[in-house]
Amino acid sequence: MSSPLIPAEMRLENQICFAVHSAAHAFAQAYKPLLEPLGLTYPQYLVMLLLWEKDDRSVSELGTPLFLDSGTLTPLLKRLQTQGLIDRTRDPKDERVTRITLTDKGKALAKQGQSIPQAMLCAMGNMDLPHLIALRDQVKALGQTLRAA
Amino acid sequence: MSSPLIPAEMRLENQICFAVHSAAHAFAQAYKPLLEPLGLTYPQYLVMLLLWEKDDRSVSELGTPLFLDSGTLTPLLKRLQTQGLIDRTRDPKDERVTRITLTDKGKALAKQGQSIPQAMLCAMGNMDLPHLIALRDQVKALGQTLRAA
DNA sequence: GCCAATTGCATTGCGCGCAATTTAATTGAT
DNA sequence: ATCAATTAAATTGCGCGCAATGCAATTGGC
Repeated sequence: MSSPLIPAEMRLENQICFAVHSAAHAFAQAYKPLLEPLGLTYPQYLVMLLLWEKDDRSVSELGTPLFLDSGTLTPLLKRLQTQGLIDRTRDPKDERVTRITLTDKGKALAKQGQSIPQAMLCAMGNMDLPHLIALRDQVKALGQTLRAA
Repeated sequence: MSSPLIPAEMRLENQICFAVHSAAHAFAQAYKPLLEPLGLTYPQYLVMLLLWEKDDRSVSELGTPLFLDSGTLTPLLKRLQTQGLIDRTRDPKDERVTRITLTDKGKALAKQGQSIPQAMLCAMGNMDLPHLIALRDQVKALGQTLRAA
């Protein structure tokens, strides 16, 4: 008989962390073709979603909800600026703060992105909406539990 | 009244993709202090888990279950080799194949890692096991659905 | 046997992601 | 007012992650 090096809880397939990890990977792959016409990567899309919700934010006001710091955001935002989607200006009230605002082009991109949530729902077509919402809330709770620990 | 640029389905907080994305982030952060004594990053840990399950695999046999390609794995495996945890040797039967085998040190590390699954369960302490297993299977199904689309 | 197509891995280039450090602006205590 | 502590971003260095390319070994058709 086989003599496994590790117990069943250590098998990759049994671990909830890997289920979540690979589902996140699957989402990123699924978004790729949808975001390509917008010229956005998935992390850039998350930033744009925040800005479409509420314009004129500081770098840390973007980073906190996304769990990202300036080391990640600064170069990402510079690339969005290069694409003409945002402006980066120092806050005159506090010169330490960089304020991120949407350009007209950045605002216009929201319309192009409006079909994306529907397309993603379609990619999950065989799962009904109430079930997905319940799943989303359980996954959110799991994330919050982990961060609290 | 406010005139939002985007509908509710586009709000970050409402999206299941972001719930999964940030839960995966929370897992990676939670693993970090547990893996630090082993000298492993989280992606390196996933590779070691596979090798502890079954030794002597090709690069692609590691990449397929992890959804990673040689562009990611080759440098990661070289770092594991530098740490003395694995050997990388050409398969004499087919010189194109690089076979990955555990060193004694790599095998010994499995014992050190045995307490990690228990510690992660502890970090999710207020969620009972049957619920977590059900959640894991739903998240796995979601990932599979996305990849099939 | 010979050559084209395929396969498996390595390499390159670029974009995240994060810890650690640096720089500049602001605040607060004296 | 002055100066130490704090704060916000930017920078640096390193490790993923992936597309695209390169290259050597193998396979399959002839």
